[in-house]
Amino acid sequence: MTTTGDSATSATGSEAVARDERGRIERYDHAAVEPAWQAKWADLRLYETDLHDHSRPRFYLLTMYPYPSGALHIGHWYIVTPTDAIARYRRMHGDNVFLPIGFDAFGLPAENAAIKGGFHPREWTMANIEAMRRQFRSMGATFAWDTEVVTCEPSYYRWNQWLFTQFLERGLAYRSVSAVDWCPNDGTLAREQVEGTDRRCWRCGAEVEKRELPQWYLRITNYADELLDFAGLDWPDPIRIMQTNWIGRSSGAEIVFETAASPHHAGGEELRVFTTRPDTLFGATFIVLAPEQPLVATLTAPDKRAEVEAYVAAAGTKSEIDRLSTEREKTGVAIGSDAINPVNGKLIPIFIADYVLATYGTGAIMAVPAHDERDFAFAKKFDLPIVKVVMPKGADPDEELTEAFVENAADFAPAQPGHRGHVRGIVEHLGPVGQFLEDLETINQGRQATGQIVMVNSGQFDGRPAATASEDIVEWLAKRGKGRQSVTYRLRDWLISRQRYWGTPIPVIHCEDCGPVGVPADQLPVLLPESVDYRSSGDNPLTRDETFLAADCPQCGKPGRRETDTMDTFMDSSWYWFRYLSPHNDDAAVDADLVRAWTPVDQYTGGAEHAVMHLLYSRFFTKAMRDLGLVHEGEPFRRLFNQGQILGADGERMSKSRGNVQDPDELVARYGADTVRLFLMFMGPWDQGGPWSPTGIGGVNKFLNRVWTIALDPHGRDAGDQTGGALPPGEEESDARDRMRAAAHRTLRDVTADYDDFRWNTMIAKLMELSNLLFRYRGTSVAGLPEWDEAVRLLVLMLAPAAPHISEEIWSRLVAARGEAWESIHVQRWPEVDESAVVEATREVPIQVNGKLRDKVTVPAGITDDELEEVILSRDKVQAALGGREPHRIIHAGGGKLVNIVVR
RNA sequence: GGGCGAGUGGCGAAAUGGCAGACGCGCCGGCCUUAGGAGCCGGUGCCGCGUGAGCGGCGUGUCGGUUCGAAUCCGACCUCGCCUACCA
Repeated sequence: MTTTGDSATSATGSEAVARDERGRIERYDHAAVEPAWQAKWADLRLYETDLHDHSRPRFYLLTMYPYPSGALHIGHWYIVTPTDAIARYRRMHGDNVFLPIGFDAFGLPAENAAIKGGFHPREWTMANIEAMRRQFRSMGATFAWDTEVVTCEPSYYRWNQWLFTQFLERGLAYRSVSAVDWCPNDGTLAREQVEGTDRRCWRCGAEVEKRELPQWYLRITNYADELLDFAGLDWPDPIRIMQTNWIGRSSGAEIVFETAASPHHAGGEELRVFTTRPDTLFGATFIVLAPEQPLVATLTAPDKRAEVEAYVAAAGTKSEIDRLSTEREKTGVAIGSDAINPVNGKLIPIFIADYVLATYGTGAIMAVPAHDERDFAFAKKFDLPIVKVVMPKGADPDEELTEAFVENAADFAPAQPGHRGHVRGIVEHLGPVGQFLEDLETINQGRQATGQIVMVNSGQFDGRPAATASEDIVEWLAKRGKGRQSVTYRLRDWLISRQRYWGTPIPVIHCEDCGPVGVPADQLPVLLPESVDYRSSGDNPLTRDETFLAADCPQCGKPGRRETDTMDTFMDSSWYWFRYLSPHNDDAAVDADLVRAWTPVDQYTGGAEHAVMHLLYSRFFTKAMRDLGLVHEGEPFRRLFNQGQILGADGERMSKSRGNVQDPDELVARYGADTVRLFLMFMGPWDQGGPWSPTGIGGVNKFLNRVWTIALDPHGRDAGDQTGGALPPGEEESDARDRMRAAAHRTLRDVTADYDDFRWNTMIAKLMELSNLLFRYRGTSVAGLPEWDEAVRLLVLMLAPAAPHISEEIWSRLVAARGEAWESIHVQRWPEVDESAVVEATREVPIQVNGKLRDKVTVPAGITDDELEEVILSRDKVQAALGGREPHRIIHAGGGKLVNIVVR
């Protein structure tokens, strides 16, 4: 940048600041300065990134792109402002920073607004985007606007469609029939549109039912194991734990029961169950099938049919959440058939019950009431036998249980390779020693448990330690073809079908002969028709659009019918950071070279509410795209930070209906963007969030004005200043100069560390401290000396990433006053700490007696421990505290930070 | 029911094994002003003692433990928040 610039408000001459007739300096005028610099930065194209410049280290900084709801609220600022500070800070370190932005522009709110307001969702969305762009600019955020992505544009969703067809070809996308929520008036509903425990439609209040509909899925479960591996990722533990729990890997066994012959049924059919407790197989006293299990129809006895069908129908109207509610009493129906326990040949009755889910495992369980709480409750209710099969050594095998004995010896067994036994949470952070101790404890517990819990009532296995029983039984079953080790996941395939208009059309044509066929790449995009007929109802207008529906089969050419489902908008957000690198590329979804050069993303910032949705889908997509050869690595985001959430003043989530939304424009108009930015960073730790309160915003505003005054009017004095322009009592000029320099460099050292760790609140506190010190020296003989100028320079540079406008304005005025050529503060190098400046000649040592603070003493920095003890013991207060007792020990703690005298 | 996180002045917070309350708000006093919802200077955890400089005690949700020393580490409990919810 060689532009000879001057300040945005054009100061003249060598004076850095204008004065009024009373000699008071002009105040910082944010309303004029901020927009002027924003315009200048844009003119200079300061924040467009040359993605092909590999001469500097790259820094891909990504923040979750917003949904264009209409206006930024303070929560958007809370995430974007510090993210922008990171970008500016990294640039000052010489990194080639890429900070793109875009809009997550498809989705239901636009459609609802359109139905209500009678306009097109595109109109609403684009108007909102325009408003939000303006707001983003008002905060001075350094987004690379030239790579903006808007997901409702065909240039973007075309590649959603292309990726879908690639997945389809490789079997990663498939169509299957499943139950969805259905309103008789409004059609398909999203899960969140079903309200209350009585399950009513949010719009018309009708009772919602379940409908079986063909839906499109992505096989995220193919990647379940890989998604459990977080190696190399610097992500917050809670997110990793949530994803791990969501995936829910359970290892156990699949066991094959056989159905028994009965008057209505020949028997001999396989009935597979999944269990994590094969060791309790002898205790299985009944079988429970999910109501939807396919075998139910064939196994039900004629005299049970009516009852069973009624139960199945009732289960269908309940949501999964209702069904799984632990509060509910167990219900179920015996279907009039038996199964044969493979291990002992015993006949056990088969039930259906809604506490068994069709979608997990095999949709069937062997019920072991003695060792499972749910089965126990069911057995009690239906008066079924309860047989104890594992128990502590020496207990009575026939004693009646009052509750299920669920202690599992295997849980305490030594950790197997790849399996972590009974270890809570994540223990890596304990380090090698902590890990070792933890393991040791696990092993000891395991040894104890191994000998103490044994099998009973289990035929040939009686007396064996329960810890190894599972393995023994599975081996026994496997030899007879009656079972095998098996792993099951809680994670299910990702249902991406939405029966909605405002989304990416799923690029498929249904052909009578060929079935569903993906639309070939050269026929993409499948455009959303622009004019649609809502007929004032909420269902999908695509189903009534004959021009859209008519399409020939790409394989055989016969007339077919276009798929009308659109994609879940989480598809859009599952790869958008790749598209930022080449948003205008019409030939490919991603640019392989740029992807290789710029991904994985170095730092991602955004809310934790996406833990098991967006953040998991994105990891899946990246792996799937890797396997398609589109990208080179399987993880999207190397480092993740979750900021906290800003709530309304009432402590509730901000929403228009609650009327607790804070509009940032108002604050910006009053205080300026820098004050708002700084205030949001100063409120508290970034990952904490909290209820919104503007109390205290005046404090950071005052701070900025004081920095302005220090920098531009060092010799001025305020009316009311009672120090008379003199140095603090007892302080020489040379002391003051050393003190300023030490403070500036100590602040630089600490502030740099705070920036690196995103500790904005303490970072700003330290800048305030430095400015308070300088303000004290303002108008004294040391103001304007080289140490002063250096301290001011460091202060403004340190402030620049957080408060970019005022820093730039001060910087430009200082440069102009010195008659130097202007270059933006935001392209300056981050200053280096001079450690020698930080070293002080004396230090203050707190003195404790038995841990209680009794005195403090100032000593030369180089004093030895022995000399220090002599000084300390000669102090009156110390002697008084000792009360004649002899010191037992003297501890010099924390590298001389503190001394503790121990007496008895 | 389970998982995760958090409890510190009137308030937002700092300190993550070593001086509790940095920094800011608010409040109190003073200065400057025609004026002040501006600006500047000083004070401000609680209780007690002292005219005073000051002195003493108490204090980080509760109870216990480890340690020379604990807001910080460990155990139990209480409260709040978020996530999850019969996953066999």
